[in-house]
Amino acid sequence: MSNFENKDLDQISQIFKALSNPKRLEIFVNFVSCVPPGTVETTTAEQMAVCQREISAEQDLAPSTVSHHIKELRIAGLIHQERKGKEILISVNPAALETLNRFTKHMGCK
Amino acid sequence: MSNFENKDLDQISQIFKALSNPKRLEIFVNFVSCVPPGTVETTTAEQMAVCQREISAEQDLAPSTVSHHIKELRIAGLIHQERKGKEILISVNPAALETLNRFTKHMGCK
DNA sequence: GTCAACATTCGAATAGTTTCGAATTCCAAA
DNA sequence: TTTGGAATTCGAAACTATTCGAATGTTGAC
Repeated sequence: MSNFENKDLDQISQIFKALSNPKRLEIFVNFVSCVPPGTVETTTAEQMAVCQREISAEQDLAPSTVSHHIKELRIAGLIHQERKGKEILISVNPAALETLNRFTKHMGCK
Repeated sequence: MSNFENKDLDQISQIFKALSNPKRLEIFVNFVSCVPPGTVETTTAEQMAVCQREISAEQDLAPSTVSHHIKELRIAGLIHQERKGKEILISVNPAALETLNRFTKHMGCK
């Protein structure tokens, strides 16, 4: 028997689903790597303004596809997205990372 | 830019895909929870003989579906499976857990 | 108010996943 | 060597994901 409730597993599997697509994973990793190490909790969206057209070019995907992937990350609770004028500001959700971390720890990793 | 190579991301996204289905995640978590904490590296398959019919009953899935899910976990490198006579012995692959752990750490979790 | 530049939604094509039951395979015990 | 209990493979149905281009929405600048 596990220490995890079914609802926990559902949430975790949603996070995994969001990161199970290589392109989407890369987009997410690039967001996270904008944040100075160890400062996810204190990093505001302003520090992660993002031009989706750049992602689109880097990843060789249509803009509409990038938009879709970013929406999936948002629905899974991994990022928060807000508009500030022309720019779209993205912040990584520390709670989701914490969930991921708890799971990994529970799997016996140190 | 990320510290991860594309091939790393591909492997990680494969692991995430394997764990992105709630039933499959639960099956995997139950395997892991058979292992005493902190002993994944030294736990042999013999300690995790598994009756797939039991999983089948617990999870309310057809035996063929359980078989399929276990195969997916194997293809993603999360478990190793070997036959010993009548029983199927399952061991969790510590390398895959380590990969997961490295990723989580890289995401800024402590 | 119109325009240009971007993001988003929509609809459709294609590909992949989940699940099942039936047929098959595998193993050990009779 | 046949039989029975177990896992696997196969084929099919229903569903979900990925991707695109076209249409639409949003914003600041002119």
